[in-house]
Amino acid sequence: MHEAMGKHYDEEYLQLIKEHGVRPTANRILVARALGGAGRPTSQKELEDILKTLDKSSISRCLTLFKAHHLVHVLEDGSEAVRYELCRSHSCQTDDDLHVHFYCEVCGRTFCMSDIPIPLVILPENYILHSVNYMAKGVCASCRNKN
Amino acid sequence: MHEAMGKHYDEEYLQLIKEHGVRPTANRILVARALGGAGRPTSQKELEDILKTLDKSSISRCLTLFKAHHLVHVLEDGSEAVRYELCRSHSCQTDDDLHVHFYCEVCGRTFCMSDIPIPLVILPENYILHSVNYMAKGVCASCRNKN
DNA sequence: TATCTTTTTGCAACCCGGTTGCAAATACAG
DNA sequence: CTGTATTTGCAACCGGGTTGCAAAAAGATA
Repeated sequence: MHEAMGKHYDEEYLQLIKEHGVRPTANRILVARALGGAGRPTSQKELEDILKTLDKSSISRCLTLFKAHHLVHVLEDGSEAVRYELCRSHSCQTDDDLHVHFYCEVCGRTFCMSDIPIPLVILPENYILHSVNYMAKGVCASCRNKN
Repeated sequence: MHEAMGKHYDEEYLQLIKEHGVRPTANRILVARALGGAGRPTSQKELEDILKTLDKSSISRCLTLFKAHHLVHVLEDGSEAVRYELCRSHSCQTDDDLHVHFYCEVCGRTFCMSDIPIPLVILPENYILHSVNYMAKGVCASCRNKN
């Protein structure tokens, strides 16, 4: 599967974009596709490297818009820049993601542990919880096996 | 209590610094004291504002050194810069902190929930876990009560 | 204490990721 | 097809942070 097949899948992203109330311009579809195709949370810098034809300001504005419309999740893995992850759910209310992420200190990649939900904690009285960023760090399986 | 009392407490920080194998210069004591006195995780920018007499490069080098010697915990609350938290334990091995943090989206402050440990998850086979950053976001008690 | 060596510091210049002002290009509405 | 609104690329800028370098301070040796 996946996005290398082009046109056919653009339809999917076009749909996703529209459903979040964003006007689907060519650039926005490209950014959404890059995010979706990356398979893991992606920084703006990485997007710039993938989408060489787009100006970084266009990508920046795209991401800002996507954020505002809850089309991407935002997460920080430390070490470097903020990362974005395409939100596949069509009615997502929060900016953060709901599952655990893993940052590999060796290869610098961030992985979605899509099937590991974030364990919640009880906050003190009167604190209102909106979202949680759970970032585990260590060495990923593939880096581990290389040594 | 607290650091406003000066000299007396410098001794404490001097001790802490030495125990981590760092040479205790005047600047380093100042930075440690600022971190300890802040009461919550502090960004480099905030330290610059507190320690107006120190150059930002000195603070930067101080923090880098502290990091390398596990004298501070490093954490990201999103929205803005990395934050540092003085590690009171004298034999701390990890760079990250062990308890939950809470970022208030209203006042922008980050709180240590020192008594809420981070709930751990089971990672897939072959992943090595070093540390976890657990950042809850929402509205803190004092901001909540203001409205 | 005097002198030599090493470490630390402040300054200024730089770096990097990201954002913004603006004018040209494109899309949309009538 | 023409006029209005939106989007885009470029270049300039911004903010947080780091680095090169020479001066200052601290340690070591005698």
